Amino acid sequence: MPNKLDTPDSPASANRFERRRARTRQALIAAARQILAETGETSASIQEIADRADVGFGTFYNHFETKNDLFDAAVGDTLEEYGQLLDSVTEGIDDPAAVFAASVRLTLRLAASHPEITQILRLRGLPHINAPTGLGPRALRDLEVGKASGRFTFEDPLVALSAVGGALIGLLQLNAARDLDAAAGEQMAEMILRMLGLPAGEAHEISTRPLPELP
Amino acid sequence: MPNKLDTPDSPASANRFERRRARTRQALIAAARQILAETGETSASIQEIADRADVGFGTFYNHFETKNDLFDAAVGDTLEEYGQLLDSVTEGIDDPAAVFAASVRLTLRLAASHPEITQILRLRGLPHINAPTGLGPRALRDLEVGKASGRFTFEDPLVALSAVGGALIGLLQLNAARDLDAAAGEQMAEMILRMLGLPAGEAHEISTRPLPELP
DNA sequence: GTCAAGTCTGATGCTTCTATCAGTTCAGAG
DNA sequence: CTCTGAACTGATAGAAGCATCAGACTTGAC
Repeated sequence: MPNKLDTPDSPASANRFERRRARTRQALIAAARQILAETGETSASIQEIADRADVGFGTFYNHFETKNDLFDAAVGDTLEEYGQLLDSVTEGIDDPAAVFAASVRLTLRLAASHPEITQILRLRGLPHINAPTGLGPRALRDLEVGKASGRFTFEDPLVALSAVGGALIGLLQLNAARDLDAAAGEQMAEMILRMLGLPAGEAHEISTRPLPELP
Repeated sequence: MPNKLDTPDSPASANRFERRRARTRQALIAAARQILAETGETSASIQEIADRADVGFGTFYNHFETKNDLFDAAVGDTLEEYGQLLDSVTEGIDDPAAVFAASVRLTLRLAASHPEITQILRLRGLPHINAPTGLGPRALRDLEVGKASGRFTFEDPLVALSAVGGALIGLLQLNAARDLDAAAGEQMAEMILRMLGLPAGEAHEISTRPLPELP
């Protein structure tokens, strides 16, 4: 067991060894993200992945045991970045309804500014909504807060989460087929708020508020 | 060009040659459907596909040029069957809102009775919603009818279609993680009707009506 | 400067998949 | 019955990908 396959990134590693290792790992993940966003496939050869990462073939095995491990890491990395982008913009918003509306509209914007993220979100995002880590739990909490305060109306929060997440990914799917404008994001936000139980007028107002810029 | 790779199935072929050919083709498609539903992957070897179809290895190439062609045909075949199942139950319903509610609830039922169909719908269905053939256009027409009659409220029917389709697939996704009961189907139907602009009370009533049996 | 530990590298043997093709079987026509 | 064309079959050669490993390189400690 000559290497440390299982060690996660140490963010600010003290020594240069670990930093080099982390850089190499990130190069591999970045290559996998590219391939995933461009082709939607995970069947690229390890040789091609290594080439894209500008790394020797054998190096792959210093970091991942199988190609699936790498692609899993790439998806996780992407969704983590997506979550942090949303968080950075919505953290100041108290009303859960406004958070959902802003998140939906921002995601559509992201499709233009960060196509790689939204491609991967569209292609691989759904299965992660119900995962115990990632964005799902955060959205679930917002749904429960909104339900407790009487703002949202539904029985099972998990079903509501699936509906919201599925609709969002449906929007990205449509956007991939025909480029959508901001109005489509507003419409989707409004529909989602109505779905969660808000009155139509309120749903419309919240969905057309000025939207903060992404960082 | 010794064979007729491009010939679609002739439903009631006059001669036995064509019937045999159609049977073999269906056996290959059925094998691909199995594999797709079981593993979600399209990476099975042609040898394994041929084995499952109980057909010689070389026979594969009499019917498809590439493995992708076969899996495309398998997905198309599955979604066609799904559409016909829904049609057979909802064709007597006039109100588009009731059609959507019934379709959603029936789809969740299908997950128990026809797991293969719903697995493939969950894994590969989304990209087909916006396709020019298949279920999408039918649902789109219902949305436009409902909008014209003032029953539904939204701007762009395509965005509405993406929202409905995405939410439905989100429901299947959740169902794959934890088995859902019929109440979840009712909740999702109700949320979708609210999303389309129906008043909450009406959405609830329509979503809890008795549901016809599947054939 | 030298040494030890860890990382990077690509050539190599091995396995697996693919696509082809010549021969066999099957169905209908004469 | 025989003949013709089409579909079926599986052995085979060629291509491609995978996992390994021994050597080279990098870093930090002494």
